[in-house]
Amino acid sequence: MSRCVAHIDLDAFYVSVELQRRPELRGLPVVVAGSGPRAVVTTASYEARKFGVQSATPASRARRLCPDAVFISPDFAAYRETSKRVMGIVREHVEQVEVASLDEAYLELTGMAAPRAAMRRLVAAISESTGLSASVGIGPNKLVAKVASDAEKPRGFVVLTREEACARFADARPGLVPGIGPKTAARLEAIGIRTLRALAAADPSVLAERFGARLGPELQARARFEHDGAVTEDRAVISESRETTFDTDISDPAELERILLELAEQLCGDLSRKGRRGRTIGIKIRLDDFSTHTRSRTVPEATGDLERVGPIVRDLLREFGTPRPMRLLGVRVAGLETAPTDQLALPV
DNA sequence: TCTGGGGTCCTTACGCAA
DNA sequence: TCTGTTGCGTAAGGACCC
Repeated sequence: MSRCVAHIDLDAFYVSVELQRRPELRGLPVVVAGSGPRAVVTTASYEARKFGVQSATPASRARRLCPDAVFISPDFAAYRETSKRVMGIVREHVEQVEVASLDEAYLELTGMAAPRAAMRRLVAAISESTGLSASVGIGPNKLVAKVASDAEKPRGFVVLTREEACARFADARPGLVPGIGPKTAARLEAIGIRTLRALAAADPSVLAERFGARLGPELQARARFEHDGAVTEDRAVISESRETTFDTDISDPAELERILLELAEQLCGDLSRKGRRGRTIGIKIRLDDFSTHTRSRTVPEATGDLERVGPIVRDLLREFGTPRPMRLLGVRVAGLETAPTDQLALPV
């Protein structure tokens, strides 16, 4: 049986949640961004996007591009709450759902009698119950569905076969498809590949030589909209981290250590509340030249305790030293397992 | 005019054991 | 026993996504 997959994506999600609370802002340029000097834009309303403000634009630049925009600090608790409601509605309509982020999900529709009508009903149900609009893409795999949902935002509804997707996006830049970011796009351009058509038709041996035996074929498959990834129910979280970018760079080792331990305290607090522990403890450092460095240590016994994590991250930071002023520090616990509730139950 | 926070996955290198 | 191969765990960096 041929596959049918949908991708549903809530339009300008964070901004839309804010507009529910402040409907008087509808129609105005609205930007959700942090407040510090180094904050970036999380989401911009479509009115603000007309001024060139997009996700990841530095907030300072956004203010210059669009001085009249209303700036709102992100409220992730509210976004998580609304997301839960929406995904609940999605699950009422479809059995097999992969929640990809707060605002998007893949839906396995294979075997369904009238998938388009079902998706129309789903969008209407979300709108009626939450007031939020969504865009939908439907195709023979997750890749086509994802690109289709993006093609006519907001309130898009695009259904494509694989061949139609290839034809429609043949002239688009390779970066249109997920998995090809700025770095890969630049490397493709360096060998004269500027469109999906060119990538789809490129010599496989050249791609394999440039990008490796795995990535080369993978890039070409994506350009042809070939993809066999399954719609998988939610996977377990395997790492958690806390990090912070300073308003101004910090060189004082004592100050850095204090901040690091604060981050460790936050992280360990959250981990223990969730009953989670991990074996790999790490730190992340971003220097003033924007170079990023990580250091980690794997311990025999999974832990989420500050008494164990604190000294390890402190030692990792001391070993790294302070070769230059730092702009960011982070703490991470990876290799997470679910902590046994009963220590005595451990096998001998 | 500089570049957030929280994640996942991949690649490469290296030491060690079978 | 020596050597080479393979596989695994670990570490570090990097690309990418929302």
